[in-house]
Amino acid sequence: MKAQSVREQLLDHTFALIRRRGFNGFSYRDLADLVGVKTSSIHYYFPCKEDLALEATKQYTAKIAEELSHIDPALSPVERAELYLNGWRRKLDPDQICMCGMLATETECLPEAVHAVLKDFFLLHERLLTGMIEQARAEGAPAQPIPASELAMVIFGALQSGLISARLFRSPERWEAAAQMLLAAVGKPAGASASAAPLPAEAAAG
Amino acid sequence: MKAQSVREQLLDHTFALIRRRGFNGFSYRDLADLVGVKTSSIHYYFPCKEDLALEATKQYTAKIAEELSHIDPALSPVERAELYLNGWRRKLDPDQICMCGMLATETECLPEAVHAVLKDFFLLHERLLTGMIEQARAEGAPAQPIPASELAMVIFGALQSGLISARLFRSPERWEAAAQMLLAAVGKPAGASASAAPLPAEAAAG
DNA sequence: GCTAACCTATCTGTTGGTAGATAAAGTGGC
DNA sequence: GCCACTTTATCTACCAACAGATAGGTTAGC
Repeated sequence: MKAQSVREQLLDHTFALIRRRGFNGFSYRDLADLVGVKTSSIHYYFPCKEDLALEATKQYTAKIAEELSHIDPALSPVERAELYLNGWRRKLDPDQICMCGMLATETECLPEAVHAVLKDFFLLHERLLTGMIEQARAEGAPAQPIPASELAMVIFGALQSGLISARLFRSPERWEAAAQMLLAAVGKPAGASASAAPLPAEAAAG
Repeated sequence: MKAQSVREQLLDHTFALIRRRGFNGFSYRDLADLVGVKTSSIHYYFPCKEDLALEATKQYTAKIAEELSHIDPALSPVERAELYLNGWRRKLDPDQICMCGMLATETECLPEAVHAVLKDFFLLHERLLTGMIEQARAEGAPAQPIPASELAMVIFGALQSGLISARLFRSPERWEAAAQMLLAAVGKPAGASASAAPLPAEAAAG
């Protein structure tokens, strides 16, 4: 249990605060109280609030990118989709949503530099999903009516929106529907348990 | 061109402010300046900011519900889907998203009364979409791998998220992907123009 | 003794909200 | 029809709390 530096604590609590209340929904005072320092100490690390937003977005995106990089491309699309969804499931918190999903709605209050990282975050997920879907189709998964890259956008959007509505409705129903959609798109046979039970490769149906 | 009452102007500008910057992103002062009154006049109509949020959410939802009620249930699913999407298309603004989509991300800062209206808004859309998809399937549209009500949730979530990312990316790409998904789900033949060209009924494919 | 990592103290502007004045418009009694 | 009263819709003038930000001091480790 390594002691976290103040800077790390500030960023971690910023993640949580943005995920809960958004960038406009917390103050340096809130953050200072959580970490147990004075607001001036936050200014020492992040001179202005936009600097904090940018650094938080960068680190959050890097953290997720690192997690996603552990999904072995040699696995079958179904296995990769299940690993991918398990990563999300950990974020299915009754009072938090995805930080980048939240910041994306606050675009108009954030500087261009943050926009750029947010776009990277979106593209990172969409590329991964597109790859899974394309491979599944090549291996004989049932055809979907729209191109793989568009389906990837739809599914990623539905997963993001699913987190938001899971909190509103206090039920993961909508997120789970999006997860099912992804599993179907990579050819997972219907009815199988949604949890991460690894399947033998080549599960595509005709 | 009937003169709008101050109260109506306050609500209209509140719509725009929330859609742009969110509930936490504007002040009574911003709103007062837009309408050309003093902040105390806003307090006369809406004693506290939560009252304003609640009334705005109610009116916004009622307005959309009224628009949706004009979609004739006697029309084919494809025609209804196209009318539905045209309503959304009018909201595809480069700096505004759906007000309820925005407020849903700010759940944690809003009172229960607002949550209830937001849920109604979601359910309103989902019910309409479920109806279209179910009817299309009954009429022979190609089967989708998940139940109609879940597909409706996915599509609605993707449309909402599509507005958010359309603003971030300055491109409607992601929203259009969700729209295509809906048209495919109601059996519209691929390749046809997406704009509101009315089609003869019974366009379902086998 | 220099520097990193805090602190205290303070600043200016903004926030949502309140109190009370005012002017105009309606309402009712006679 | 006129006067007294009430309601509506606005204003001016405040307030305490909070916002992000700054200046400059203290302390501890290298």
